[in-house]
Amino acid sequence: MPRRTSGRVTLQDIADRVGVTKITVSRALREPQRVSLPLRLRIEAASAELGYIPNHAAGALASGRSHSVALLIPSLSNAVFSDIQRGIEEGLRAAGYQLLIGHTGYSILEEERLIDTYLGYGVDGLVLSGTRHTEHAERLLRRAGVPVVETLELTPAPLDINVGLDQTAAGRALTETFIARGYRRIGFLGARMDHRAQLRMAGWEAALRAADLSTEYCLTTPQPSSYRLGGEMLGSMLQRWPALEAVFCCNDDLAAGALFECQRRRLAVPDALALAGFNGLDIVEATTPPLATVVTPRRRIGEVIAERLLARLGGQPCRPQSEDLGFEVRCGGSIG
Amino acid sequence: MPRRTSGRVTLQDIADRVGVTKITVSRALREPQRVSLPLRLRIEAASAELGYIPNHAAGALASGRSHSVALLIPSLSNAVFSDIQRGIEEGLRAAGYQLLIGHTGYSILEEERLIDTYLGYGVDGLVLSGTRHTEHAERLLRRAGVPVVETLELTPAPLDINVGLDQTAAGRALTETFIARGYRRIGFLGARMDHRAQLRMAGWEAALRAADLSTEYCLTTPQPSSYRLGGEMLGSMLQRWPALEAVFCCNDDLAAGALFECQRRRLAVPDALALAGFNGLDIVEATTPPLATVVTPRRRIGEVIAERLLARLGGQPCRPQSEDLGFEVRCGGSIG
DNA sequence: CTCCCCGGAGTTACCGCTAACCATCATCAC
DNA sequence: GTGATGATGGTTAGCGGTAACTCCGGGGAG
Repeated sequence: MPRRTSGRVTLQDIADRVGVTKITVSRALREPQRVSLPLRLRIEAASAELGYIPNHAAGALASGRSHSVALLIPSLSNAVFSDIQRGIEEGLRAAGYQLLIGHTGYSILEEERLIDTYLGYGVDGLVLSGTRHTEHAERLLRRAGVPVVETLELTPAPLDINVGLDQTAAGRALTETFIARGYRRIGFLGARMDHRAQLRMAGWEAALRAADLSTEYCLTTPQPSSYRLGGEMLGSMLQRWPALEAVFCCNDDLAAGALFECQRRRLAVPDALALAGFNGLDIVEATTPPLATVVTPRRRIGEVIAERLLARLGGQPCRPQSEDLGFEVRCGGSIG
Repeated sequence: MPRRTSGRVTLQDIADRVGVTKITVSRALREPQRVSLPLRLRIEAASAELGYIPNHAAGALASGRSHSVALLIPSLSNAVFSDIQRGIEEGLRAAGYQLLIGHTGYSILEEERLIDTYLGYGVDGLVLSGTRHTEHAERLLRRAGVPVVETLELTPAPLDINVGLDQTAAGRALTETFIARGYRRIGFLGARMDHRAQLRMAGWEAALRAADLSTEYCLTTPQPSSYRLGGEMLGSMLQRWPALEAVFCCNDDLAAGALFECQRRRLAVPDALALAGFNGLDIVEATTPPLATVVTPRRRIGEVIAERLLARLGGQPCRPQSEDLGFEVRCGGSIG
């Protein structure tokens, strides 16, 4: 049965070369101290010489462990996820785990497919963005018997480990800042409108209701957010509600786009219109004026995820639990 | 030997349930038309009921094919790679392949580690960013016997398939545009300075030399680029060379940061200073004035990669080859 | 001098799945 | 009726590793 290009070097090839059995080679490569030094050196030499590539599929199959963890993210271009990824990766690498990434494009169906694929490869853990999944995906995850992390937003009923922040509270806190500064006609501008954006919007709404203010100044779209879209949507809002005083944009990109549009229109920010974004990306400090935003502890979220994951992988059992890492409202110049 | 949580459902479990052998179940799931309809329906029902998760590690081991391809990218937050990723993913998904992603953080050592991991999982193909790899990685790739794509920049000696554009020519073309418009003191501002940035800089230098202009106005740093860094570095350049007329920034982020800095200093762009970036990201059209840039065909690069990869996976052999997809110099208002 | 322990290497069995080949049976042309 | 044919499902033998146990020889304790 001719399998792939037969040139692939196996443990057996090394064993034959050195004159031992393959289990000895396996040990020499994985637990060097279990093999006598001279033998180990000969094995390492032979392995290098032959160009051995360990077959992790076989290893994972035999041992049930793969020393890798998968992270599924909705978007590759969103800096939110890259910060989280860095936090996770740093923590895991120190413990000898490799982080594999999957791109869901904000689709829980695609997420399901990737969960299936990575679980099928035998990853030792899984990190998901968000708390919404397909029914089938949840079933897979429950049966998989590996630690699962849901991140970014919080849920009262986590599948397993949940690390994030209260998006609604954050949206509410930012809106309350607007209110405290005397703004009354406060709009919401949202794109993509994934679950987190919806939660932020709910926070905006709650704050306005609590202060007895109108919630009518709201414009959202399912389109992916971009600078251009932020500018265009702001234009629509101003046309529709010329008396608008402030706009809470559901992320920093939209806010920056809206700010650029104001600059084109020579509309003074914050005097004629106040703006705020969400996340605390690099761009909020770069613009003039700097944008108000909610800074989310993304790096820390990643680090905590790695900690929890490693604890669980190390055998510490624990109940499903949520961990709230908070947020910080930052008042850039864009709200005065 | 108690392996992972024993609850994991296997083909055998389904087979027992239905009263057939596991190979029949395997066939029913992979090649439905090879099994009689009633039996197939019973198998599918049992599979769903038991919550079967196929073990791809075992499948890949037995068949030598995994129906997945790995893409290794240096940065998750750089939109350049997300466009390429989307192009690849779209093409591959139609053919039933899954795209897996690895993050190298611009380190060829980390790249090597990921190549090892993914090859070890038996991916059917590999896409790498750039043409620089460790010696060991190149050896692994040659032995692996799977198609390998190197992308973004071009190389005269590709490992296998090479799809990208001539970064040096692009840097040169942009610089020549500056020259044609009458600028003489043209600087280069670079961060991260990976291989592609170096090639662009070489293009800048070549254009200046050809026009007999000075190449002294050059400031680079190994730090990762960001808006803030673009602003800071522009500040340093202006302090050092107050007579600077134009600056070619090695990517759009830096250019935008530089533009923001000009706005803060009330330095008119392009009248007092011309600016240009590289890549053609969303932000170049959002700023006032829009930024000049080199638009790279990233989406198209991804699509071509998928085509070439699928052709090779379909059995079409071919020699190592480079494919140049070109670029387009776009004159935003930032160079007048 | 035994006995026991321990480091170092080998044996056996199996992880979950699939390729290749084989067995069976109904159908059909001649 | 007979063999060829095709559709369907089973048998066998691994893929490349690793866990758990076994075996062997040497050294220290009693």
